[in-house]
Amino acid sequence: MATPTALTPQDEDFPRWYQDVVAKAELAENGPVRGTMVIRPYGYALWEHVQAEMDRRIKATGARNAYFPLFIPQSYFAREAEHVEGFSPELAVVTFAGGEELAEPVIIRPTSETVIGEYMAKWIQSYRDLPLLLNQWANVVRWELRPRLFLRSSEFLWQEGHTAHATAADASAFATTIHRDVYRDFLVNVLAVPVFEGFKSPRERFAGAINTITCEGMMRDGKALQMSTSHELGQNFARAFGVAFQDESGQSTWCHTTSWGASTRVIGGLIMAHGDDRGLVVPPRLAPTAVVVLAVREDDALDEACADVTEELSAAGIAVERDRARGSFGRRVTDWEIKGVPVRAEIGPRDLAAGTVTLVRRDDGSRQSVERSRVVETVRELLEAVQANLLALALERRSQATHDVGTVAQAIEAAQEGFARVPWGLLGEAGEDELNRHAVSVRCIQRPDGSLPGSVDESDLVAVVAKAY
RNA sequence: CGGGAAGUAGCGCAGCUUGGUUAGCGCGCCUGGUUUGGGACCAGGAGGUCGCGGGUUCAAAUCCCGCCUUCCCGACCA
Repeated sequence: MATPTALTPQDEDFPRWYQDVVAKAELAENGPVRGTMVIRPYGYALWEHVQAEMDRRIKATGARNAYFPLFIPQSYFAREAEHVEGFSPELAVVTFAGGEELAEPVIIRPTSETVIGEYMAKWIQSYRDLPLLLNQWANVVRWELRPRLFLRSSEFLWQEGHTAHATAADASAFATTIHRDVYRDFLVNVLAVPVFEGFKSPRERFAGAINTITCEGMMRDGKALQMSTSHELGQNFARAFGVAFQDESGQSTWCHTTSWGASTRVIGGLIMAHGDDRGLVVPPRLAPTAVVVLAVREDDALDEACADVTEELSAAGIAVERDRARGSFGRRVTDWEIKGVPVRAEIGPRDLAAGTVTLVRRDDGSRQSVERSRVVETVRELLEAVQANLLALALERRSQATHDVGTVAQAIEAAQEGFARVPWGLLGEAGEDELNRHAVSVRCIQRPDGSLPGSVDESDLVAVVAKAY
């Protein structure tokens, strides 16, 4: 195999490797305004698959999609103290529109708790209106000082869910359901990224929440990426926006609300969790193109065979694309590798003579020759195998780079190369300060066995700490 | 927002120190031909407000000032 030269090797310079992949795989590039992102068709196709998988799971929980405005009155933000404090440094504010200074500045949404709270208050009268389960797919703006494509941009795409419930227990249970059945399930079973799950520490929590549940993935450089958050908002926003209901006895009570989101950042996670020195590696269940069929050289008979195989795979419901590019075989192969297509089906003169197709896996580079009649069946098996292998490899890397430690100093040491798990009781405010001074943070707090705590006050909880994106 | 580096063709760079022919090179792109089982070769060709604005000068890619953008390192975040 030839040595790949298209990309900066990961070991040499991981951030540069990341930029190279984003550029060479034609995922995205910078927009004209600092921090903005142009998502190219292949990058957007990945996002559309993320959306489809998550949307299906969100709807299965009973939530329905709606749309709320991009512009939010500034006064709404002022109503929840912590919320306004947390977000004010990142807000973009419109003060001038329609040719004149606005009487009240308008905020471009960084998140929609406030507007949605206002409308929930209108729509909810009685316990019969609960739970109210909403979701929206939208863009949001959080002005970023240090942007990076997909990971941190001043405008990004996401899904934000907002729900209202009669009791704290209902709200908590729903937030947990979203975390488990939407985010964790999607990340592990579709994106093939194992996640550490747990609660955010008070200082890492969403501004205005009483609890935040997170999924933290480990990237190939050992750093953590927060890939989803699910917040229990208690009655904070309900009080601020008047979201109340009458119970069966006629008593008026504040609702308990939740909010939860996952963004285009998961594309960044996909790149950094699976990518290698040859480029992106896309898990089959997410791949816009799961199989690419290519002829080894320009030749009518080969083209015809490729067309047949493509048709057969397509008829079997497999996301297949036929390579129509001209140029050398090696070049075309490399281009598809950079894009991370899980399986390549190659047909050359020898295959044609033997009635076979050469199938090559993107994850381990292994190749096999199969009879034409068994192509569909074998491709199916390979896609399953690649999907499983990506998760297994990611799990393996993660367990290699995760260490249980007993002191803050050891935690900082371990976090230079990966994750550390340290008793939460041992850290305290001072320990968390010490970590932060070394650019290490508490990613989540979980039970010793890795499961979600019932509450933050449980004894023996463990903090997962790491450097983070 | 602080500290560092850098903006010259789509991408990567040279030229700048010491101002002075028509601003170069590699890759990519276009045309034609030969090729094609892991980033092909030959020939011809297109493509530039030298990031933007101002200043110095007979003359600025080159010197000076301001701004914008990008990358790396720190504080905030999905």
